[in-house]
Amino acid sequence: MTFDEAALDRAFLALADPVRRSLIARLSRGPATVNELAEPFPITLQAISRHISVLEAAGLITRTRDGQRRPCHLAPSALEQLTSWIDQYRLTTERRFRRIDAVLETVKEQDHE
Amino acid sequence: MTFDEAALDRAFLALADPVRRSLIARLSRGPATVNELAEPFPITLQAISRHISVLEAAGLITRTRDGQRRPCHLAPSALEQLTSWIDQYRLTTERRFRRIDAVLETVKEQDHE
DNA sequence: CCTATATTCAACACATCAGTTGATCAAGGA
DNA sequence: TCCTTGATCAACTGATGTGTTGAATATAGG
Repeated sequence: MTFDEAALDRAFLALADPVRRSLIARLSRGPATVNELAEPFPITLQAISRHISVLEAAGLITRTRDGQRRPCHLAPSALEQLTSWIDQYRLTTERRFRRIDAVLETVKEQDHE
Repeated sequence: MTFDEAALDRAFLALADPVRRSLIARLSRGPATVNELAEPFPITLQAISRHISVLEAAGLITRTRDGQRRPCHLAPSALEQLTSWIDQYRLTTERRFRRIDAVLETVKEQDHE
């Protein structure tokens, strides 16, 4: 999946919730079913089920079928696209900062002459 | 700023809006005032002002003072912390995938014997 | 001083989100 | 077939987000 603007909306919104981030942390250690994912949380299974739907709609997880279970798997390529989006602006800014630092350094050297 | 759970909420929520992501893209090329940032958008200056507040509260930008203007500056260190958060889980998952691939490879070799 | 400019605050409407409860569906096992 | 288990759907509530308009604040400049 390549992220258009709406997909970026869904992906970042999906990460903007502590329960969903915690689900991602759990899934990074391996696949898990809805029941397994819900177990540590004090909220209803239905609420977790909806959180999982949000993560899936955002492309951050995929789901398979195992009988009546629907195991969830983290999708690292989606996470990679998010870091790429962020890094493109972070790196641009950092390069600009370094250029400014270089200019300031040059000015300082000229003052010393 | 180090990101606790609430700060991650604010930061990812701040990124979950196309207007705010566009503001970040603009600010990656250099600082800008509220009026300058608002100019390309078809919404009111007040709406942009609030978007900027959201970005600032999320720690993604900082603001200085220049007379009556309040220039905004992108904060690359905050962006870096977000990519770090994402990468910790992406890398864990990718390592796990590689281990599984290695096991499958071993099994295939044994089949060939 | 007085006015224009840059920005923010306040109050409101509307949409979306996160949680609940209760019902429903689908697959497995006795 | 009947019952249990895993998961989802539907409807509702309260909280939060995003936009608007109108008023207010603060600094610059004649």
